[in-house]
Amino acid sequence: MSGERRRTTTHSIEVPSQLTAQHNSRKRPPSDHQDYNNYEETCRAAEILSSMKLQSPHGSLADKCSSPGSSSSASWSSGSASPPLSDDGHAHPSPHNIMSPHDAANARIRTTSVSTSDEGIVIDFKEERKKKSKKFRCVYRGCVGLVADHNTVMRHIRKKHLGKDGHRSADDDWGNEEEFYYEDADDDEEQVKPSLASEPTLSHRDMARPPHEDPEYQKQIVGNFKQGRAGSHYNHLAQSHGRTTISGSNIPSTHQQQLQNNNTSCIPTSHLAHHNYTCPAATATVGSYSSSTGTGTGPVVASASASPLGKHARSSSSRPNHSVAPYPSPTYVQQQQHHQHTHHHNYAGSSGSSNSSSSSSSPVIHSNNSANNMLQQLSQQNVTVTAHHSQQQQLQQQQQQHHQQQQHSHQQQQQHLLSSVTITPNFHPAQQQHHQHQPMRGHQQQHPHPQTTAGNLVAQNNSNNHSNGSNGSNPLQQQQHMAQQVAVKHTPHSPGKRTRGENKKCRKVYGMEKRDQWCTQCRWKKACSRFGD
DNA sequence: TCTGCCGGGTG
DNA sequence: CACCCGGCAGA
Ligand SMILES: [Zn+2]
Repeated sequence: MSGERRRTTTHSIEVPSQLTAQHNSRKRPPSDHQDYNNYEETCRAAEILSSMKLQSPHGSLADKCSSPGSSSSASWSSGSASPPLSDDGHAHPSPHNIMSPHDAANARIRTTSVSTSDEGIVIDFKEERKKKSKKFRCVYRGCVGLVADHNTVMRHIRKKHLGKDGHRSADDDWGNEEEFYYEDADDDEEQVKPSLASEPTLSHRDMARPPHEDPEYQKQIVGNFKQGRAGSHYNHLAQSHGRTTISGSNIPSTHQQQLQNNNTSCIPTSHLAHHNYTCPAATATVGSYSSSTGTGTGPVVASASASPLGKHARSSSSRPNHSVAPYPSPTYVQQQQHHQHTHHHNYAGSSGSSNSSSSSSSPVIHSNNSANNMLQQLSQQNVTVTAHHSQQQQLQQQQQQHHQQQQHSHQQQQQHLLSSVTITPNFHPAQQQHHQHQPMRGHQQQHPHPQTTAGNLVAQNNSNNHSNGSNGSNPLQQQQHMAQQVAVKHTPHSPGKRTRGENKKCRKVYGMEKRDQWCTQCRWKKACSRFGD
């Protein structure tokens, strides 16, 4: 009876690894919804900023956001190629990536991209000029007043457009404010209008972008999304970044550095997903991330990464050392199949038709679900991540966020496209069939988090133990562990046995009928090697 | 009840 | 070893 079973599977180990590799290769396209979100946020920022700085009740930048047709905003949303965020140009020595002529022009003024703060400079510039020139024109909407005196313009603007009477002098803000609305008449007229629109926009873009990378900010934002509000943060950001400018640039530089770092090394994928770094050096990133958070656990990731995961030292060694390789959770494999293959390039359409508010709100809602998920995962990650886990999770997340983004626009096509689904090399036949008749898929998403917790904990324990139990995990546990020497993964309360796996194992995935598709271990009633946890 | 898998058995 | 399976714990 022994030889009778032809082993179709044999190299169950290869499965995960291959899968992994695959993901790596295809996990690339991060730019996607990024720019979409970006657009949204930019608008947000613009709104707020305009209300903050200009403090004028009249629409300015904000207006542009709502009309997809208008120049700057439109180009981002549909362009997708060079959204402010993804181009991250200003983080590098050669910032001029895909700048529009407009940008380039402004770049000139900005001198160094690194120190962002341009506003001040620009304004100063203008100011000087103004004082020299003889005529000033009020460029406020619809107003074409031409005055010969600087003060006059100021007053004019203050009164007529800002609704102020000139007494308010003490406030700097006001002083600056008027400057937005008048221009040197002798000077180039063209500069007049653009200055109103693009200048602030640009600077905001500078400010608006980096926050993405700021972990704290991210957290906040995600959190806020849960509550349905996202904009408020920009206040802080805008403020802290915006005003500093003139000559100081100290404060922002700090931020920027940080941000730039992130920007450079990793490619976060959306405000919801930015946690989800695409960079190869995931560990490093995570580390820094968590360190900034204050949890001391970041480092663990790195150290734990390689060896100590011998947790499977499990007597029978039923589970090979693929510990490092992320197990493909059948769950997410399925999901992937659905979404990833289903759509892909479509998202462009979504942005195209995205009509400011209407579309912007829907994605938010969508994200709520997955955002929740990711949030949880992330928070856990922060605290407990272990190398291989983190990897896995990352993948998952990525996947998730991918559909999340795609979902909203594709739900419709999804169905009929489903038939054309291609699957990952290793699993095709079985999975295709299975995922179709499997009752769970949508609500599956909730699984990962409780399970993950367990998994993480365990993993961490192991790593700690192996590495001398530095952080002072229960001596009790250590002893037990040592005594048993069987590194069976033991949850704090179930020493003997490994906790229930988080993924569905071969058995469940393929079902009894397709038993020959199971991984060997599963067939032998051992710990699954394909969908390990 | 079903799943996942330990522990033990057989060739 | 490779393979199988009884039986238990957890879901
Ligand atoms: Zn298996």
